[in-house]
Order: sequence, then structure tokens, then C-alpha cells
Amino acid sequence: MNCFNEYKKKALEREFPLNPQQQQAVFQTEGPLLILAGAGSGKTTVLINRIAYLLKYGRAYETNWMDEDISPEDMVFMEEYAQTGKGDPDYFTRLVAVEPPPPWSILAITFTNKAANELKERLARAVGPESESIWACTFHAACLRILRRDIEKAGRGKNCAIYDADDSLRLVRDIIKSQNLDDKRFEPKGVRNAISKAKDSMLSPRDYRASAGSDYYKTTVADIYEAYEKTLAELNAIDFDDILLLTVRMLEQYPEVLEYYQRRFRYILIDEYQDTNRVQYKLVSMLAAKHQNLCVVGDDDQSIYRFRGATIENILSFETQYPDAKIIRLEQNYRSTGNILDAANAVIAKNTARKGKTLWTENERGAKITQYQALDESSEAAFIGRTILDRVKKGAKFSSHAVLYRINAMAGEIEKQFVRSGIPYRIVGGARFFDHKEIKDVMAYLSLIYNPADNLRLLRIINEPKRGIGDATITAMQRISEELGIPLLHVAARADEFAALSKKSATLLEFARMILDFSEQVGSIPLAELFGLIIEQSGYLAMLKAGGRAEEGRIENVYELLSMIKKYEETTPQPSLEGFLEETALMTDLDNYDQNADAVVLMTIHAAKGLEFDTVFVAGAEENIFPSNRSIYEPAELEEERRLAYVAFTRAKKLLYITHAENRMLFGNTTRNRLSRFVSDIPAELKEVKGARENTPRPAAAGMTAVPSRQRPEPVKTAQPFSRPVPKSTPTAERYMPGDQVFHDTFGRGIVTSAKPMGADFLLEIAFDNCGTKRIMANYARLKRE
DNA sequence: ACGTGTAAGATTTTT
DNA sequence: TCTTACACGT
Repeated sequence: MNCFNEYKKKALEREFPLNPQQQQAVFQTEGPLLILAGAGSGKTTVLINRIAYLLKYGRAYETNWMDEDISPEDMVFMEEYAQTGKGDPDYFTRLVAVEPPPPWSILAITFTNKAANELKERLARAVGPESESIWACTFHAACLRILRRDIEKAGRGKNCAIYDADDSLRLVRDIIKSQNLDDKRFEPKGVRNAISKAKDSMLSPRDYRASAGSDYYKTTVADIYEAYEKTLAELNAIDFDDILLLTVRMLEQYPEVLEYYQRRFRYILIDEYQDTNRVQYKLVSMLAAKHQNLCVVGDDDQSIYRFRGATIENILSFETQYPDAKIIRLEQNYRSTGNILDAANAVIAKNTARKGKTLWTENERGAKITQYQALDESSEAAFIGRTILDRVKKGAKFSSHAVLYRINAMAGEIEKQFVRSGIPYRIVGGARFFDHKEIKDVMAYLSLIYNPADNLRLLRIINEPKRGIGDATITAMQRISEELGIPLLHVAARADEFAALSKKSATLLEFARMILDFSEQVGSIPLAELFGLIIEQSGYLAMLKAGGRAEEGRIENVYELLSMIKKYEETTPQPSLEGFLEETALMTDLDNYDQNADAVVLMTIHAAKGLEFDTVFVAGAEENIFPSNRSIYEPAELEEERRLAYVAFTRAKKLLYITHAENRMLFGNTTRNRLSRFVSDIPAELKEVKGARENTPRPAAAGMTAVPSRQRPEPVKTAQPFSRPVPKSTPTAERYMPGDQVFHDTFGRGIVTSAKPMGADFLLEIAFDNCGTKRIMANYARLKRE
């Protein structure tokens, strides 16, 4: 080893001040690399630094120079630079860099849009504007980008539609019905899952049939699958699984396309590798085959999406796939206290299918974990609320608290309690904004305008609002559509040619005319304006307005969508209908979660992966709930539940509360469940056991009796506004005070009766002159002062 | 063709 | 307990 190389390494290590394992992960750029990154071990930092290092230095660290190649002056510079850090850094870079790759040759895949955005932001900060040509995105976004360029090679036409889970379920349902199958025996959901699984495993309908043998159920599913595929092609649509599957198929079928991407992506990085499924595995293998500079980052202990086809084997067998793979373990945790980490380690240690890894930390021991036994779910919620208020009184922010649960159904009770105690909160997950009926409807208009072959979306809206088009008309249209091989929209456009449609031909012609007119406007007027025309001219908005009180939330949602479109047009360089449809198709509820709002976060443990909070409550730590009753007798499932517990516990930085209830009402009946085994697995010396029975002051014990005089809010679900996404950029609304006279577009005139801060927003209670008292978030309401 | 009752069914769900 | 899909009556 010569001096030059020593100096170089020293200087590089100083420039990337990380722990030795992290540095190794950054500098090891060539060949397959598996980074086993424990929770809170700084893996995102490693990813960023690795890319920054690559772009600047290529493979400088690993390259050894000969002494004779170095001029004496350079040697002197290096010594000085390494020892003292003095000297021109650009000169250093020029001296040691070895083939730094262009940014467009780097592919960094994450699992969530959120993670991708975070990566992009941090990369922009680390390497500047050239970061923009790095492909840092999700699997689905990357595949859509690849697909879009060669969509015909994937067997679809331009303006191809993307179906979400709900759309494809509808399609399956339609097919089951049209084949006169019993939907009790062939439950659409089950069939849809089977198809999805088949696609995850890259089985075509033919493959699936071959594997079905003589099993009647499976052969029938194969029939449905086949029809499903045929229909998707006819409608020029793809489902979510197709985004990945069709990409892989296309790359298999067109070696020249594959070659292009193989050459292009010299360095590939995959985050959350433990949650990849077989298609994703295949895609990664193909893309990385040429350069083999594949860096995968993951934690087998945090694999919690088995039920969605993720196979932990991908990470467990990485070394088998790449025999010369290097493995680096990041085991130092920078997030949690010693107690929390020990508890998590103790729980996960009981799993067998692991790579084996023990987290340690230099952080302090910290407070003991609190295990709290509540009487029932409301007593549990009361404890959580009380504890949060107490922490906030001592100076903590609401937003440093999270309540995690195994199932969404548990959110309600906690939400009720928070409303009662005036704790600002945000529910993440549950009903996605884009799953609301009215949003799906108006989006269906946009989709049909974009892709006239999209019969599924047409059927959704042709009689929404009511146009007098019923089953009979639709059946007749479908017959004609099949006979002539043209989309339903074109049947409608030619309705006057068909005797079977004579009664409704005027309506149908008018409908088709409207859609086609809209289509012609695409590109020539702004999207937001087009959207405005759609909701007006289709009569959709009028329909909602006529619905009165019950539809109020829906109207707000439609306007919310309008503002999302506006925002999309303002923030996107080249906005287009296609771009908007694509972006929203890949959108989740999590993407709307605003971390800056000062509110407690409520979500499932699944949704919490990758996040961290000072204080974490894990609610419902009971057998049959967590672990769920469906997993208890399935060892593999139980291991996944255990990993889920590990994920839950490791979200906490400082304080961890685990709560369970003696009696719990769930889905309408009360059950009694023992303490979760995962909590029993935590060594006694790490936790402090408390209970509602022993040391709780009486009046605060039960949530219901805590505020006896307060009238119950109307039973209508007023929770709607809270769970809806808050537009991030909207500044805090004007402050309203009780007594303010306001005017609302829909409800008319009213008086503010109360105003509660809710995150960056205010929850207003307004008594309207004509439609009673409503509760509205100030930012949404577009209120005018009277 | 449309509105209303009722019955079933409800883990988790990065995209 | 709560939602959502379809069957039935008008």
C-alpha cells in the first residue's frame, strides 16, 4: 500500500463522515452489494452519500494507484490535503476521481412516493441540479416511464388507462357475472387476489391453467383470468400488477430495449429490498445483469408485506444469486433509546427466518417502556389522550406523538377521544382520497376523455348523474359493441344507427358528443378549466348540490380535486392530462401526510414503516388482534406479525407506550383477549406495568364519563374533514372567532360557534341559517367574512 | 329506471 | 359498529 492511496482514503473518509460500516457501504460501488440496514441505522444517509460519492469520484476509493504515476508535487498536495484538509478540493477531485458516472446512469428505486421524494430532495441538496437526471423513483413510476416510451411493444396503445384495485375488482365482477358464475363460490375479491398473485409470480393465464390441474376452482379462475386479460387489452388498460409485469415481458421480448436500459443504468440501488416481489426481483435482475453494480438495501426483520406477494427470500438468497456479493451490516441504531432497542431485539430474536443481526446503540438507556392495561377501548383511548396532553403540557409537540394500531378499525375510538379532549390529530390511511366515490366518478370522466376505449369508466358515469340509461340500454349497447368491435363510447356516438337504442338515442348522442367535445379541448385549454367544464356540463356538480346536506363533503372533495389539478399545473413543467392521470394513479394517502402540521398522527403499523416519533403508542396489543387471529396458527404468518411488532417498537425514539384492553368492542361484539405475546416477550426489567384498575384517578378513568355534560355531536360522521388531505401549501386560514359572521358557497350564511386549532388549521363549528350546525376545517371552507 | 331496505362482510395494502 | 353492494318493489 502506498502513501498516495492512504492519503486519498483518509481524505475521502473525512469528506464522508460516517461510521466505518456506513463508509464501507458508500465506497463499495462496484459489483453486487447487500446492505443489511437495521431500523434507524441511517440507511437513507448511506444511499444519499453513496450516490453523491459516485457522481463526484466514481470508484476512486477502491482504485489503487502506482507511486510512479504520481508526480512529486501531487504527492505533496495529497499529503497536505489528507492531513490538514487544506488545499483545493476541486484539484483533489480531479486527481482521484475514476470514471464518475453521469447522473442519468443511476437508477435508485424506492417503495413509496414519499421515500422517492425525500431521496430526490436530499440528492438535490447534496449534488445540486444534476440530481434531476437521476432516476430516483418507485418501481411503478420507473416502469411506467419505461413502458410509456414503448407502449405498443407492451401490447397497448397510446392513451392507455391505469386501473387501480377498485377498477380491476369491478372488471372481475363484471366478468364473473357475464360468465354466469356463482359469485358466492367465486368471490370477486378472492378471484382478483388470485389473479394478482399470479401476476406477481409472472404466471400467464395459460401458466395458471397448467398449474391448476383438475381443480375446478382454479381452472375457473384461469378462465376468468384469461377473460380479464383479454378485456384489459380491449379497453386499452393495464392494472397495477401490469405496470411491472408488462415491463418485464417487454424487456424479455425485445432484447434491444433491455440492452438499452442495461447499458444506461450503470449503477442500480434498490431500497426496502425485503419487500420486493418476484416480478420486481426479475426486473432488477434483468436490469443489473450487464454491469452488476447492484446495491440493495433492506432489513429482513422489517419485511411486512408478505401478504402482498413480497418474498423475503429475495433478500435471504441474494448471496446465492450473486456469489461474489459483499454484505455489509448496519447495526448501530441512532434513533431509539437502549431500552426500546433491547425490547425490539428481544421480540424479533424469536423469529427463525432471519439473516441475524443485533442492533445496538450509544444512546442512553432512556425511560422504561410503559405497558398499560385499560378496561376497554375507551379507557385505552382516554389513557392515550391523557398522556399526550400531559406530555404537551411539559413542552412536547403534538406532532412528536404517533398512535399505531394493527387494524384501521381501531382508529375510531381514539379519534373520538381526541375530538373530546381537543387534541389535534391526523389519520393517515383508511379511505384514500382517490377512493371516494365522487372522486372516482369525476376522475372517470377525465379517464374516458383521455381513453375513449375505457368502457369500465364509461359504465361508471354514463348514468351518473342520472340520464335515464338503465340496464336494458347498457346491455343493448354492449351487444352492439361486441358485434362491431368498437368501444361503448363509439356505440353511443352512433346511437341513431341502431334500432335497439332508438328510445335513448338522443340521450346517448348527447352524452357521447359531450365527451368527444371535451376530448377535443384537451391540450388547448388548461386542465383545471377542462375539469370545471366537466363538472358543470355533465351535471355532476348540480347533482351533488341537489343532494343537500348529505353531499356536502362530496362537493368539498370535488373542489379539493380541482385545487389539486391547479397545483399540479402550477408545479409541473409540462402538465398534461396523461401526466395527471398517471401521477394520481400512483398516489396514496400517505403522500398527503403533512409532517409539518402539529398534530398527533394515527395510522396502522404498516403505514408507519420508515417513520419515527419521539413518543409512540402501540394500541390494541392483544392476542387475536396483534398478532391477528388469522396468523396465530400459521408459523410464517406469525413471524410476519412479529416483524410488524419489531417495526412498531422501533418507530419510537424516546418513549414507548404499549396499551391493551381487558374488554374490547370490535366489529360490534365485545371480546376479551390476553396480553399480546409480543409484549410478554419484552424482558420485565425493560418495562413498567400500569393499569386502569390500580393508579388512575377515578374521574379520568373512563372516557365516556370524563366529559359528562358535553352534548354528543350529531351522529353524522364529522370525522371526514380531518382525514382528508390538507393542501400542504395552503397557509393557515384567517383566524375565526366564535361569533364571526361568515358566508359559505354551499351552506350560505352562518355564525361561528367555536374554533379549535387543528394542526395548521382550524376546526370551525358554524351554525348556518338554513342548514343547521356544521363542522368544517377553515382551510377547506372558502369562507367569506360577512 | 330509480330509490330503498337489508344482508353480508370488514386485517394489514408502499403502488 | 359501520360500510357497501344488490335485490326488490314501485
